[in-house]
Amino acid sequence: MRDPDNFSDTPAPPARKRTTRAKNAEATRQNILEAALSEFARSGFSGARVDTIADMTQTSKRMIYYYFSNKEELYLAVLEESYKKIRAFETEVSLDELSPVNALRKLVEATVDYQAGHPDFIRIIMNENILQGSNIERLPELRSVNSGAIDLLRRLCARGVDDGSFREDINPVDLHMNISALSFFNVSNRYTFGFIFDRNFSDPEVHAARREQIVESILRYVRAA
Amino acid sequence: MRDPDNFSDTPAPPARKRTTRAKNAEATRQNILEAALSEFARSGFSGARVDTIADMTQTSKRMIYYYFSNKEELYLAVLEESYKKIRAFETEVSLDELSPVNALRKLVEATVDYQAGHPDFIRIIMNENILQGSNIERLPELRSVNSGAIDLLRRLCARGVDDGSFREDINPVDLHMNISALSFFNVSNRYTFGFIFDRNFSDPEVHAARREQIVESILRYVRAA
Amino acid sequence: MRDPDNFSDTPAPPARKRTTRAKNAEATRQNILEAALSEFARSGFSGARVDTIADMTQTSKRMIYYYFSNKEELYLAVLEESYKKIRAFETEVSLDELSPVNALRKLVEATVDYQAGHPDFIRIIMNENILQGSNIERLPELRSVNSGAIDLLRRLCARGVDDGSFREDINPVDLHMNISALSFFNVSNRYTFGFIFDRNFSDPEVHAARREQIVESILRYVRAA
Amino acid sequence: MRDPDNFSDTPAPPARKRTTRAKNAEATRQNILEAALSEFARSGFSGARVDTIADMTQTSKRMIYYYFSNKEELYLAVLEESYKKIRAFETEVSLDELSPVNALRKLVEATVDYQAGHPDFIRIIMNENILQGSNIERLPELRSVNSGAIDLLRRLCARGVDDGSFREDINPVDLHMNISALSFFNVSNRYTFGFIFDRNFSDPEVHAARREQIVESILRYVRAA
DNA sequence: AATGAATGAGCGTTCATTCAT
DNA sequence: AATGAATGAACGCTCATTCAT
Repeated sequence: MRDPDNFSDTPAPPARKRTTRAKNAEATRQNILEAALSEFARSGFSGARVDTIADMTQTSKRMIYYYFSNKEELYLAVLEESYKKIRAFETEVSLDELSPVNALRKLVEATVDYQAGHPDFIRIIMNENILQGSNIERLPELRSVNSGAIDLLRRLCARGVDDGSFREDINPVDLHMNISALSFFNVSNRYTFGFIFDRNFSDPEVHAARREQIVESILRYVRAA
Repeated sequence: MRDPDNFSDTPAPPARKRTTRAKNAEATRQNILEAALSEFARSGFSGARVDTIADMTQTSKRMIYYYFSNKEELYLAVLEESYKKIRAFETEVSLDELSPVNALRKLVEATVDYQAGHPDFIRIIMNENILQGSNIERLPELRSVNSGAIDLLRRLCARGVDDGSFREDINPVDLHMNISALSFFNVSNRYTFGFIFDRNFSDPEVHAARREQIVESILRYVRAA
Repeated sequence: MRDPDNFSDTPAPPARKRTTRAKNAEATRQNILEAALSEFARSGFSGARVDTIADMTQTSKRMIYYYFSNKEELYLAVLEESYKKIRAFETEVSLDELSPVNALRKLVEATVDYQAGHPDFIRIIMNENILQGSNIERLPELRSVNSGAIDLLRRLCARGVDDGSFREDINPVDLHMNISALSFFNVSNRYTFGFIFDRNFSDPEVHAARREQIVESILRYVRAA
Repeated sequence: MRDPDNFSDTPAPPARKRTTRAKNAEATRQNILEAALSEFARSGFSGARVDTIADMTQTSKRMIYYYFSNKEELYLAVLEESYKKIRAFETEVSLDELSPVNALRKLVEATVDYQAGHPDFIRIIMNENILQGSNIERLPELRSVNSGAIDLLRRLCARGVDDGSFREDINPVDLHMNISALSFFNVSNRYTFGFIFDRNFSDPEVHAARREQIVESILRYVRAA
């Protein structure tokens, strides 16, 4: 997981083109993918410019077409990559040795931090929803990738019910949705919400306070009685 | 749930005699605005096509520029209009005669329903966040428009504290953010979340069940003890 | 004749629209004509904007079409007006009481000053030449208007030959052309020539020195022996 | 007189083997540049149509933007090219073996002929002056390019003073300006002046007679005593 | 005499993409 | 594996002009 306090958005594309060539095909592919994530996140699918992506890489525009065929395939690759990265994060969080309440607290905190630290990822998902999920449908493997998150919550709920700390009638998908919604909104709507209610979510203290409210909300949601 | 895309409440034009040009001007403007809302919501700012908007109106592309100067100003007008529409909704909900708990329940239900019924509005806000709030900053009056929502919650919390049903330490902005996040996510992420976890939020039963979970979550968040 | 030291070009169109209406048709016509001269002079025929002209007047764009039918006719009216104004200038200069040499000196000086003082007029003529004289051909009366200038020079040359100060074989059209060319170029090419050779023709001293060189050139051109 | 519009001196392309793309790039650029000169000269900057320029080339409109970014940059390139072409002409005229008077005569005749033979070049300069020199300012190197003309005249004047044929107090910039004004006006104002005074400057005899008057004017301007 | 609303044609420009090597 | 040159389609926008009153 990256530094949870790094909330900075991607700045204007740096002209960091170096003269050295990417050493091999895979490196070039990755190089393009990173640039594309940044550009798609900043400008959405339609607003993103293939030229801009090319300028951010160490290679040329022609290579983008060489590796990804067209803009849509590139976007798809970025989308897939983004979802896979979050899975890696979830399996990293070790919860087994903690009490259900503490485990859930840790999971929520980690999720809030992870999302805040990856605004590009959030923006890619936002954009995919603006596109009405037309691309994600072409990535069926994401279903299994993400069902892991549900399994994890299901086990956690079971443990919580067992020790009496959680109520019995919790649907893990709803719980996941609550966690996601609260941590996602923080990032997705930071500009409009932040502007209207004068909250700067880039401020670490504001972030920490909000995170605590989210934890509070989730714990109260699951708590027995 | 209301008709998702029906924003217009223009009554049938009175067939009185001097329904002159000046009258048509406003009608033309509104006509364009509605088409623009729909197109910007569908495709985002960059993806939206002025030609497409024009084709959706009873007038020509030229008129879009006549009334709104350029695409950006048109988008801005749509954004402003959208935020103002939600204010109208909030003042419509009458809560005063209900107990604090019931009032909050009603407010949350109404908010969830309103947002689900206005996906275009949600998409416009999503898009504005992708644009990093660059346009909303030019609409400072939105601050006062939306602060009404906070006042309403503040009064509600006070009543809840008074009668012992709410805990004392609730920040109304956090409460508002929780309500917004949970009801917004429902719509904003319906495609990706719905695909991955196989939930169809267009199904009224699914919607109602989810709404109940959101109400539950909010009530548990404010409840005393 | 206007202040010969006023070499200032027309600045950006001042938003001097007043609420008072033009008192009558002729005033409105003149008002439009002046605005049009300024705009055509600044931007050429194609570059001139009917909207810009309208903004410079006390009336509306629609009136331009009311009085002048279309852009081309308006341009034509401006062209005609400009040529007629120069005729008025020439008949104003009284030369009869001066010796031929002094009379010619005075005429040249007056011409140089007049042209320097009326850059808009020069620019209109430049533009008409860029348009390959396609409009002036529709104004045959300009021929007689301008032939007055030749008559004046012819009489002056005759007097000069008579008193022995001018050589005999001077063609008054060539003489007129020399005077015109030297005084016209001063204004017409002031930007390119001034930039390349670092001469600021707006400086009164620079103007006076250049005027003297033009006088010198003309007098030497006609002088006997 | 040379062929009026033949600016190109590109030799026949060598039919060597690797006349690759890179070679075509320059040819394409030149092709566009020539078409643009012609169109800008005919219609001015605003009146010129990018489509028209494209139609005159062997390539497409898209290539204009590929090589010149936009209309203004293209115009700038044309302006620069035009000024550079005239320099080449001046260094070609060999004056050293002639007497100062004959050298000046030859220079003036050559200048008159050159300008008469390149009306497009004159029109470009006229247009730049209508644009108030806003583009030429971005081409500072033109200053040094054109200062060569002054040096040439300065040396010529010195020789003339030495052998007693020229007067001492001649400013070479004024002399250059006189030559330029007289030969420029011939072309720049040919339509309006020609129409009003019924002179057809396209007629070789009319041209030759006028050229002689210009020579006469210049020689009298510099002559000693 | 005067005007605000409306318009079709076309303009400069940009875009993702492909060609030829 | 890599690239500079080339491109058609379409995009946002502007223009002079006319309509209806």
